[in-house]
Amino acid sequence: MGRSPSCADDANVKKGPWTAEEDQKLVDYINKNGHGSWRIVPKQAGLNRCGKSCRLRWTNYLRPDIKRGKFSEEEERLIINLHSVLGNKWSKIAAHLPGRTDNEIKNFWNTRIRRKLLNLGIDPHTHKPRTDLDHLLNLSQLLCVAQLGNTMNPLDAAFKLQADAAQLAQAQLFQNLMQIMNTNKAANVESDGFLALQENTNPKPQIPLNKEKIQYFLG
DNA sequence: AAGCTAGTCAACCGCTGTGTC
DNA sequence: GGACACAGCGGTTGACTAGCT
Repeated sequence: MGRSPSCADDANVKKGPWTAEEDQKLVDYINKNGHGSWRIVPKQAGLNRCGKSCRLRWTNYLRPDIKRGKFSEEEERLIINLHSVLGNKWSKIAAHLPGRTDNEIKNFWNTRIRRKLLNLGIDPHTHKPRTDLDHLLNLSQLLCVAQLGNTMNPLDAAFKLQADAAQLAQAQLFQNLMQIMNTNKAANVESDGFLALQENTNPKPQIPLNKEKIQYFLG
């Protein structure tokens, strides 16, 4: 499996944004001949681009079946569900969203959904409530900043921060447990769609949680 | 009005998978 | 089985823009 010769090897090949004229040439050529081998497309179409660049331009922008514009809430939900099952397999996710490209979905995920999930305290990789130290630290730092008005000596401040972090960790853990309980409930109610698919393809042992167990976790 | 910052998205880069010899 | 060529994929970059100070 050797590496493909990079387009960068050819210094004469044009890079950067496509012009309307280049687009037209590519569209005309593909409409007439189909793309066949992408390597020969630029030569045949009279473009000073590499085949890779032509393929990308066609699949992400020029293809006639591309749906442009904002993602609907339905599409957003679908992307989140598919991502929870497939992970960063953008092309696989795109296959379930007619008219959307993998690049578009990837951008949408990285710029909108990812941040949205983080703000909700959900890890965008695992789709589970965040428990990472950074997240808890951020929360405790926020709290610290909010209380900065009350000046105290550094040692007291350190103890206070530690106590705040512990308190926040407890609160976060409690919140996480509640979310898990709600998720379990929701999964039982949800009988169709990809959430159900995820449950079916990757069944997890359900841990019954009750007040006593939560109390135990929280100490 | 000018400068700065954050968000968006098109395009590139480098790697992997697959088919062929 | 190994080398090669190519297509496709996912991560990253950088140009552009909108909103804010």
